[in-house]
Amino acid sequence: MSGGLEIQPARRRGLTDEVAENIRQAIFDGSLELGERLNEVDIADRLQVSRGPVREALVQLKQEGIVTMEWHRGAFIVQLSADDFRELAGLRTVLEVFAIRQAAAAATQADLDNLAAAVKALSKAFVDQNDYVLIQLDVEFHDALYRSAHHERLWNAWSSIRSQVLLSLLTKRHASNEYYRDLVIAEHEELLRVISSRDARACEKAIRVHLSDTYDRLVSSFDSADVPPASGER
Amino acid sequence: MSGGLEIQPARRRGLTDEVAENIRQAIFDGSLELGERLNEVDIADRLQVSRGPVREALVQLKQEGIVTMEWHRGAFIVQLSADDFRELAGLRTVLEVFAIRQAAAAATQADLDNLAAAVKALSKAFVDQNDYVLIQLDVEFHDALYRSAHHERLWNAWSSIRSQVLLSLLTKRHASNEYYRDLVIAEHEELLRVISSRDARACEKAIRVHLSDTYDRLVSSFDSADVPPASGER
DNA sequence: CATGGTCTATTTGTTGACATCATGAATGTT
DNA sequence: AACATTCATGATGTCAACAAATAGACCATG
Repeated sequence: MSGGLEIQPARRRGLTDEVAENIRQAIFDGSLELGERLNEVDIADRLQVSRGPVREALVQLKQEGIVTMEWHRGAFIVQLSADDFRELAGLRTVLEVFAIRQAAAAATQADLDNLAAAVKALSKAFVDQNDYVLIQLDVEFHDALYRSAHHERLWNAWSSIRSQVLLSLLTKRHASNEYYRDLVIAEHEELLRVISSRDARACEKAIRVHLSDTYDRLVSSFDSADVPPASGER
Repeated sequence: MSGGLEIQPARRRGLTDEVAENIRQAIFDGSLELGERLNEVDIADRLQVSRGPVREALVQLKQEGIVTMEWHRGAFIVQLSADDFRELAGLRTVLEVFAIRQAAAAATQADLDNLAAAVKALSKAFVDQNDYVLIQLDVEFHDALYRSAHHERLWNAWSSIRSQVLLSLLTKRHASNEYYRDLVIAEHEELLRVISSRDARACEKAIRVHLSDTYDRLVSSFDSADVPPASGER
């Protein structure tokens, strides 16, 4: 009875996590405006819970960097500036270089399988899914990468910027359009390849290239326009 | 009226921060046993507050990695293992190399003054203070270093391991005795020097040496004994 | 008209009580 | 005696009401 069960510890979650997940999704899919104030009783009523879990959920989201909280003024959804983008790119690069080196050294076969599955999901969705889904799958590949490093505190550090990274990619998705069409699949396949080869040097190089390709376009998108070149924005 | 006021935003703190600070100090100074369970009503009664702020404070401490929380089982003070030490050393090195490079590039004169003040405080305390104070001042120097990087998210990442680093140094202080006597002052002075010189390469080298000197001794202290070589441990 | 002060409405911060769950002692069974 | 089951205990999770504080409207005054 010891073989391959692979269950997670059946973690029971309280309302706090439930509420946090709801708010998070609402931010990502645009139901909540950027910069908007989050009213505690409003959220509590809407989700049919009391304010306690809502408050704790907001604290959690604050730790993830997608809301800010001020004394007696409440919680606000962040609006990421160009400087924020640069900070995210810089810190993420540092973390991910470390992660991929650890992964190259410590990844198990199961880890490699997960990474391969993530790449496959990405290329499968590539043909008929919209950018929103693609970006989520992209980030999920990097989740698998961090997990392959088997480093709890590194994972926590990634968790504390993950939502911001996702939010930044989603809000600037118009700027990564061509990138996704041209390079995403190939680059992730390359990452999987170099990790499998366990060549730390090649890993570092590959991840730097990948992150540069991701972010150079994004930060420069601040120069040209702060909003999509789109038509009518209400 | 625009010149040099330099006030911090007069931040008002609630009971949550107050409680968190209390518990944190109690952990650091040994009033609370490692691994001990933290009873919410107990703490609330002792500090004359209700359980609300206590719960939020525990969540905060959980984010700092010095307590763990389990569903319906409560909060426990962490006990850092040898693997935890290795994780902390590895991640801290990555963050701090990044920090010192940013600091070398972006530190203002005020930053350098703060760093110098931190070194001075350390060497001043060196003659007549105990290890407990010395270690705190050591960490405060590194606070100043991270602040000099002017990188909000890097600071947050450091914050999320800072308490664990402090706790690990305090609990293993017997292993760093000779180190403090011999090297601490000189190495911190060296760090200040290379930052002032703004030589990124020299900075990286200096911080790697410093962290190696700090941690090599600590992780090896696990091999010899899990507890101080002391006499009767209850 | 601009400036400053007061006041009220709304929101957050905090509290104490109730509901739910985990633990372990006591009991019953094999 | 060993093991499974039941149940009491004490803790955490959640809730609804109260206290404190901010922001904006309103008014007075120069």
